[in-house]
Amino acid sequence: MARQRERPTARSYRQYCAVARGLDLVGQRWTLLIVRDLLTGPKRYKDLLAGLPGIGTNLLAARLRELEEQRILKRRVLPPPAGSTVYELTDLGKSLEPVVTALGRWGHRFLGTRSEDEFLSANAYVLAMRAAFRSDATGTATETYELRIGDQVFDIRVADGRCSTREGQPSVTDHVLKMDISTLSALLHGQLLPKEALTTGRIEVEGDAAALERFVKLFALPSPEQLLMA
Amino acid sequence: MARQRERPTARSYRQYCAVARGLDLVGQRWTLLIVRDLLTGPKRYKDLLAGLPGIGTNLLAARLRELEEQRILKRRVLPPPAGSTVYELTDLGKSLEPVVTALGRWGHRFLGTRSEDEFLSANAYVLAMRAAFRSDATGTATETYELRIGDQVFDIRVADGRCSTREGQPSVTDHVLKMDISTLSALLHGQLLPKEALTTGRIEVEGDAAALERFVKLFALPSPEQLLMA
DNA sequence: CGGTATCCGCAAAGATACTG
DNA sequence: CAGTATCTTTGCGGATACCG
Repeated sequence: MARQRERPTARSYRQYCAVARGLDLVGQRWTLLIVRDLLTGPKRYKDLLAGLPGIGTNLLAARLRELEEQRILKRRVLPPPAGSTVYELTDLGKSLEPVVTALGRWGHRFLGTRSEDEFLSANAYVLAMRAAFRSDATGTATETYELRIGDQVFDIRVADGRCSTREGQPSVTDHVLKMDISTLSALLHGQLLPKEALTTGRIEVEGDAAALERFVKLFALPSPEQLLMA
Repeated sequence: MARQRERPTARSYRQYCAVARGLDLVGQRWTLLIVRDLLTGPKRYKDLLAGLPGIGTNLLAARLRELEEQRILKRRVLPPPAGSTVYELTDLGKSLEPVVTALGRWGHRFLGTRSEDEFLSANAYVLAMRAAFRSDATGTATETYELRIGDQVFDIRVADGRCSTREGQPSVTDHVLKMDISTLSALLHGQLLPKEALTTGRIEVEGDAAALERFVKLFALPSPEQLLMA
């Protein structure tokens, strides 16, 4: 069947204002969360769907189509033998990172303690790590980690006071850390000590075990408790 | 009549993620534009309504109530003889400025040329000026302006490489600039030269006429034309 | 002036079934 | 796996009426 029903008028604020224009483009429900997940690297449709519980497949498809029309992301078919199609941010899309991190820094104080039914996203944590990374506190540390969370594999590199992360295409790293997402969460928020995690087997480390301590220091997030009183 | 119909459950993303939490609080339609307008100072209900064409009075009232519950703003009744009630951001609300400006910096590139039916907001421009202000380019300039746009009066001060703006409570300033909002827009985007504006009477200056030139240099915004090719 | 209440039409979001 | 199609529900837009 032919494609029908193009943009019925896409609700706009109709203001000649940069903020309003920004909201016209990325202010709809789910849009910035899709961008958040793509900021950690290209994703397949089903992975986006899995990382955004509640979105509904039709809405995800609609958002992806809009974002592609706006040149914020592009669809790409991977070369054989993979052959799968992935969505990846363009440079324009990547330039949304300051918006997403500003919102994250503001929203962080409302995290509180996690309620049972709240979803944990590995992508969100990797992005938070990138945002939390402070070169001044780390000096000239150089570390490379492969972080495995479920079936996601992130390559994380710290060098010259800078930090890069990306999913997939794993290459050689000094250390490999494998844990589940709730362990990563507890670890970064200071609710679980590295030693504890190691002895209880919640984390598997290949390579230097002390590297886990450094990992936590590099990417520590403010704990919810600290924020409640602030 | 008694107050009824409290929060039917305010749609949440149900993710333990700072970005998602931020969107839960300020991600609804109109919310960030209300914050934008309040970032330039406390406002009365009718001024908010006038600055957000299309919002509809019931929705504005609902948003203000939500934002007050979240401690992002507070209602305040001005002391007599004014007696009017105003809405003003709390410190928490003011801390949203980086979010709004990050979005503005990103959205600015899509401004293009203004279409006839697009609204111009004085609050948005004053906020844009604050965001565009770069201390490095201005050195140790010290200037104070009273900017009059329609019935809004802004007090704008530059000193020590810092810039402050606020609406109302006007005090003594070196210069008074009076113009309409479309003139301010054209001026800041470099589409209208200060000289031109003065000779055609689109701007009234009290005080030093050359101050207008400095004003434009201090707060110049990238023009839409520059951005189209970037 | 500073709102609240209500009603209506429509667009966006949610849920689920289904197909190439 | 990568989406469409379809149906239901909720939220928004716009108008207007009303009240302290």
